[in-house]
Amino acid sequence: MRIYDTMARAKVALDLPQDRVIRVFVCGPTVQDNFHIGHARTYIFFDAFVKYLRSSGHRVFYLQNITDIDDKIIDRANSEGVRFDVISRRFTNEFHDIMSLLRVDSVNFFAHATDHIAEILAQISILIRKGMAYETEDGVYFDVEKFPDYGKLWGQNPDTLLPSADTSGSKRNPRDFAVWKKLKPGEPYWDSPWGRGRPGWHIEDTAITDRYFGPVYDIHGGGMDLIFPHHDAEIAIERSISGKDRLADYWIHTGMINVNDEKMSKSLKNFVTIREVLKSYRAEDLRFALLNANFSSSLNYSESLLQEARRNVSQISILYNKALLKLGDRAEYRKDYDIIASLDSIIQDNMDFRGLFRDVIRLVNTWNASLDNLGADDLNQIYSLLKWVDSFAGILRRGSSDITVSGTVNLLLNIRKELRAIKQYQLADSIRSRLLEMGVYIEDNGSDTAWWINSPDGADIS
RNA sequence: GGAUAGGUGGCAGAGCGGUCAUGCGUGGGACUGCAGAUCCCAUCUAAUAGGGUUCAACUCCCUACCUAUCCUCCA
Repeated sequence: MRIYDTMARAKVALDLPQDRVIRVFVCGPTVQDNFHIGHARTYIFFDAFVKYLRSSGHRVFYLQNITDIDDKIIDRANSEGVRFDVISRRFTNEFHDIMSLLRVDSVNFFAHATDHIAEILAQISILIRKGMAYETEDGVYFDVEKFPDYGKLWGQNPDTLLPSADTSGSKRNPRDFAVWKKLKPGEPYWDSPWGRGRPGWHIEDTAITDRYFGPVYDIHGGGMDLIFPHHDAEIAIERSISGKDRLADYWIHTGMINVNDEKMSKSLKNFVTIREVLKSYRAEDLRFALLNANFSSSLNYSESLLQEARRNVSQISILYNKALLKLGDRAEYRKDYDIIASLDSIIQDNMDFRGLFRDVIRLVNTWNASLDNLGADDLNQIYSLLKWVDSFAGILRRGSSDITVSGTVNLLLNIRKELRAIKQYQLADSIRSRLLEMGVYIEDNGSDTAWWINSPDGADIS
């Protein structure tokens, strides 16, 4: 498998051992506000990525941090007149709710910064002892000059940088970054050898990854906007402590979501929240839309992007359900079809979900054209392929395998079939519309009727 | 200013030195009690600009221009 690695600035072979657990860390959110499509893009991508690795036989431990102490959280708490943890808890819960709606469920463990203060303090002590960090009247700062590789991930020549805009605090160098911020009145704090205060951002992640993964792990991911300074700062901290030549073997970064060619962000007020989208579209639509692009390219968000995704998701899901209904109890999930191997090779090249989807749609069209002539083996191939894609991409609408529901629906459909046979259409249509109201979507094909839970269009939040 | 990624038809977006993918959209048709779904046909004759290499360039090279991201917090 090959993937674009930020450190190498090229596609590289992703050589992951099969004989041990792969350690993947992806930067989680700062829980300070509602979550938008940009967050969705990154977390959906890594969800699909990790699920794909697992489906191809790797054991993966997927770790994500939650930044639950930070200036913006404190600001918001102050403006609402509540403790900081009221805010962080509220948005942590919201984050988990949203991820669950998006079918992002591959993370093994969420590590909260405030649960790792001891590890953070230990790291700061080492940095000071090694002369890599210094204490001032308002904090402890990492001395960027002492770490020659600072900025290497980002690939910048330090001489060409724009002057740093961050002149806050009493730093020696504007690019030095805080690992400990000393208490200002009214702020939450923890005790430390350098007085009361709270951790800086970058060291939260190194304290967490060091604890669970050690000084070097396999894959570090996150949004493009975190490359500098955040990830370079993590590298500087951890390598200063460990003495190793690297922090992670592979660096994978997702591109930004744009709106009218500008980055979606809080400050530009051009963001669309995930919750808002899920009022008109399903999670599967959003997953398809966001995965349907090179993961490292920026992606322009628009309504038509979602509409197109919904249309494709609908086509794929409908065929899947038809195949499943035709197969009945002959359905058998097998991964040894050639077609799966051939589509697998597309993903193997830089996690090309877009290429995968393109070919899936092509196949769906071909199969649709000959659906009535397909035998059980063909149908099983369709069923298996789409189920396999869904196992990591998460793009199929849910049907129903509930036997009790099945029995009831089939009973109603049989009655309806007889009504249609004697042209009692009014009653037949009434059954159809009542079923639809209950979330059972039905579709007549000649004398047969296909049905499934969830209509092709619709939303996950009402 | 620097680094990175790009500039392809109405939109999204591949590949390839020489037969202009594919999807969405749009138009027409078939099927259907209706709805939905599906199929068939058609549609667009595209490449930021200017040079160069070549028998031949959207595809290679050069130049210019343009866009996005980062260089403060940010997924």
